[in-house]
Amino acid sequence: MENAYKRKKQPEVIRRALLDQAARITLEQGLSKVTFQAVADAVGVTKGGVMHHFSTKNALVLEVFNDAMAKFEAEVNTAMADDPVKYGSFTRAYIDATISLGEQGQEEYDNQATLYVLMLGDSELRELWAKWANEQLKKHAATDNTETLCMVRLVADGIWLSDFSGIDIADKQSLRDRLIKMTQQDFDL
Amino acid sequence: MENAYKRKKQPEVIRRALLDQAARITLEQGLSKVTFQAVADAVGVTKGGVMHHFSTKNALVLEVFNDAMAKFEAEVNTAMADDPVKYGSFTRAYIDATISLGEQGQEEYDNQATLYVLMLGDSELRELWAKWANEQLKKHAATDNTETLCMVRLVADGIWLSDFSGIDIADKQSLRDRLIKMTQQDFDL
DNA sequence: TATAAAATACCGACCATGTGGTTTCTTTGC
DNA sequence: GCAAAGAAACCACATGGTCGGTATTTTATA
Repeated sequence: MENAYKRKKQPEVIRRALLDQAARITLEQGLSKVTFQAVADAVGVTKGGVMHHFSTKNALVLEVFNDAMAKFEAEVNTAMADDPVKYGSFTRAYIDATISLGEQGQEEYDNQATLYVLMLGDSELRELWAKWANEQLKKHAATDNTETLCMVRLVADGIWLSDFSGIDIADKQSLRDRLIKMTQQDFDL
Repeated sequence: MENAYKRKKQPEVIRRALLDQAARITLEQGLSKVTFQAVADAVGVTKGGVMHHFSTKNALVLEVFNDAMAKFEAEVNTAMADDPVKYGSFTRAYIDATISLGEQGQEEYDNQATLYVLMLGDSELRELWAKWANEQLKKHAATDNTETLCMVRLVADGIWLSDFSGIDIADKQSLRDRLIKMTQQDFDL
């Protein structure tokens, strides 16, 4: 970190790294540990450097949150695009974006977890989340508005909550398959 | 707050008030706003007074958490005692302890919410919670161990999450009734 | 195209404030 | 009298934020 001034400047790379590290710290240590200093150290930059990209802490956290929301939305959208069946496609995509079946440590940063941890810890973010989520629901009302589908998504949320807090779920794979079955059009008949 | 020294001493009352106010602040403003000063102000006592009861902040938060867990457990136990049917009784009690159907503002402080917000914001509490929850599951394994019952409880968690974050649920009452039906012994047949 | 100027990226020292925690003291209650 | 309840005045430190500086990149201009 010697000639830090002379280092090649790559603002986009730094900015991405700042967001990623802030998200990681949020997930691993909680929102209160996301300080300018901690994020700066994690990326290898000074506090001033962080503040150049995100002028205030709220701004930083907000960007992390928006970033995670965007990733989540993208994940859902691509999953929906790959689904040949319309009915319940949003709910199926939601299941796969929310439930992590990968057994090893962390297959990658968990967007959903970042989203939830941030939102549950900050009432402003919570409002943003509610607004966004309600819009999503309305957007997919045509294909995913039945009570059963709603319930399936709620189970997915519950599974995330259990997973994150370390509560055992007997057979997650079997449960997931059951949820998927419940998104079939003829399930309620 | 003038003659504070002369006020009648009632440590138990103060202690209760400290726990309640700390829980309220947690819920309304998040864990980071739970400071000695804030809790002291809310109760009408000085910081030193708070620290006499809870020597460290972790101790205070831990007590709030344990208090909320105890309340939750008590709520579940009394509900189970009132239930004439054994099968699924834990799950039914869990539903009622978790889902608030009361439409007006806050019928009282929401233990479940306090529990979840604390635990999601602190990894140590999360471990405590996981340990406790897994014990509960084992304790009621005889009557509430089927996949369907597990799923029902996960829906309840999901409903709490949606409620807390302000996401609309079409007909919560109907959904609750459906969940209760799913706890009947003949449901899976 | 060369170069001056403006804007950007980032550093590093600084400040004010709030926090958790310590200590000392006064009052109450047994 | 003595232990507990609580007040009140401290302290050290981390944090969010400001500011001025320096190097690099981009843009304007001749």
